[in-house]
Amino acid sequence: MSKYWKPGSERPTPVLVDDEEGGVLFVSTSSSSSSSQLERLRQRLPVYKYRDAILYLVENHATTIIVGETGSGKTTQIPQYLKEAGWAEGGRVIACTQPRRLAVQSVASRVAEEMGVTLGEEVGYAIRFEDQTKPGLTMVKFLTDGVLIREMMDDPLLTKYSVIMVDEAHERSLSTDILLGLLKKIQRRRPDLRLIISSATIEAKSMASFFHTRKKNIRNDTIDPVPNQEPGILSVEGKGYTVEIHYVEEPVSDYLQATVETVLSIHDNEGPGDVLVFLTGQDDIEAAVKMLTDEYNHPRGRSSDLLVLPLYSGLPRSDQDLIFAPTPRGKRKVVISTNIAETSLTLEGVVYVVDSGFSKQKFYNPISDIESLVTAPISKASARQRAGRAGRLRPGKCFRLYTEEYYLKDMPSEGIPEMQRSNLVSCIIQMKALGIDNILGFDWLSSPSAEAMVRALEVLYSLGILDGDAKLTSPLGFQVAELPLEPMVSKMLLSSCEMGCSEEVVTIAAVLSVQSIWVSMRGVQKEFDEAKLRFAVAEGDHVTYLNVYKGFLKSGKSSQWCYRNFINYQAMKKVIDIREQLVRFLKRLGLTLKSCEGDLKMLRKAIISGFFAHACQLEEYSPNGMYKMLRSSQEVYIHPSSVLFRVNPKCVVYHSLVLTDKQYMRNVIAVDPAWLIEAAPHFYQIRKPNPALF
DNA sequence: GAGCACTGC
Repeated sequence: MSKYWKPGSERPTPVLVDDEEGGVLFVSTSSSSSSSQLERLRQRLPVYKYRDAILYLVENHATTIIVGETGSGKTTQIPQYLKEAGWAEGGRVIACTQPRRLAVQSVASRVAEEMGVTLGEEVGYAIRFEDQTKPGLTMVKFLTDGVLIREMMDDPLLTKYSVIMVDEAHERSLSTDILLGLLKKIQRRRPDLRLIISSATIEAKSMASFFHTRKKNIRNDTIDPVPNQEPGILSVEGKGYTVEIHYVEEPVSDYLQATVETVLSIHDNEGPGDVLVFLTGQDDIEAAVKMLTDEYNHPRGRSSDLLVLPLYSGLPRSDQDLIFAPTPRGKRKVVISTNIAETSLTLEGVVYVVDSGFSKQKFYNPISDIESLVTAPISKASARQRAGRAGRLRPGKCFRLYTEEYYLKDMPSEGIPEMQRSNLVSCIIQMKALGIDNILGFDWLSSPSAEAMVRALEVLYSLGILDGDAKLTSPLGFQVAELPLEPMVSKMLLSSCEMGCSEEVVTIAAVLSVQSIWVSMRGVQKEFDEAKLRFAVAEGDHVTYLNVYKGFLKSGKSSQWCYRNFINYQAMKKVIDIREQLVRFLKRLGLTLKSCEGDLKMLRKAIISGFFAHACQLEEYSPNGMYKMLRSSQEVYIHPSSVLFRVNPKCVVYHSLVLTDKQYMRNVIAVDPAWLIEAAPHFYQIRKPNPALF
């Protein structure tokens, strides 16, 4: 029989908890407990309710780690328990982070509803462009991890929060990793602060050992009792329906063909239920959709009652919404998706999952300073997450297009954290702004390579954002840290304020912050190119964007106008939002907006002040438009999407590189080499390595 | 004449 903890009485430790839905929750105060130890405890100890276990752990442990396979939905109740138990009294706030904006909004509104309060009052949320909180009134606040990091710049110890819960920590996003490192640091100065980390079982051990500090040097004169420094672990397993896993017997040579065959076989042999297929990208997805649709048109018409839909982030919003429409009677929905359906979008009616075993992943080479996107095998954690998508409605099946032997022996158990696959300039500048001087010695959850850190420090030094002691320069370094942009874009924007063209450059900065303002349309390439020519100018893409922006404003921000001109309306709305936010930032920094009134030379000089390191020169007599980077002599080409494609000016500066079969420069402007030396003499003439950076 | 996994400030 379940026992309930009564306030005021002492709770035993360790505790074992019964899930009201019939599953069993284990609580262990030791990260090393094995499941057999837990099983023995379970027989000996009283059983407690979930709520009591949470409160027990939060009261007694500095850090609580909640593990379980993801999507248990168990974490949304926690802020309510904490609030009822008095953790939000006296102006204190309970914070809960999520890695995605949409998740913040949906969890916040669900919790507000469950608590019977108006969203934006006792329960609120904060994401970029949207602050739905009332200071003094909001007791439970949901926010993205990135917003919480920004808040630390004004309040490094996050003093207004009593408890900080970090959800989906197993995803190991860049911001989550930075946040966890910073929170561990804050804990030493704030014994009253409680952390709750929610993670998938597979990451439990690394999370627990990261937060396990044996440090006894917390001052004894603190008034607050010092909580147990060993993390308490609560395991919440057993939610969701079982998913039967099927493997192929032999490795498949063509996973597109195998995908199509598997979908058709499911359709022929399995009961009703939608199918979700995981492929790597737009190309594969469109090919698979076509193959299944051709099958549909085939005289034998095996798939005539299949509704095949593609899903990827670049798809226009209206097409994305199709996947949520109810499946017509007698039809079976087949959604062919990228990783977007692994975490960001949830399809409720899915009973069958087909997992190709691959996804596109970002990698970073600190030597060449280039990020690339490559198709690579997924991890076991990812494979489990994909399979789990089949068990939300009722028991489901997952068909893996790889062998069981491969899964067991060769598939890596966890993916490489984003921190170790990224360019670190933004990360480093945020840490510097928070006063963390020793970046190389920082206590990271997973340390990035020394090469990557040194490379980031070098880039920031060359931009004048860090000085010779690797400290933020004033005012430039501090201003760059304030701006929510890539540091090179920030530098460009701040320089433009001095050069009298900030009105234009703030628009360019906003456009460079969104994926692409063009609509990708295959099959209507000619019309698309013609539309683009209406805006194109010889100076390059950045100046072309100014024309698009002007046209969009002149049309009254019309979606019809965008449609006619092959421009992505959603992206343009985002450009407007970002531009407004940047203007507010600039005003707060005391900088003025000024137009250069068509002085495109000045405009390009401002761009160079941020991007001088991305300068390339056309190889003489090169028949195919080959460029070489001035600094590293790497071979690069102008991307066919650029307005300067085939124009091939002698000297160009690019915004970013995309690596496919060639290295392509995206967003390119033509420049005069003399401007480069003028803007960055330290970079192109005197090349002296700075010993303080090493 | 080729291509853009996914987030976030």
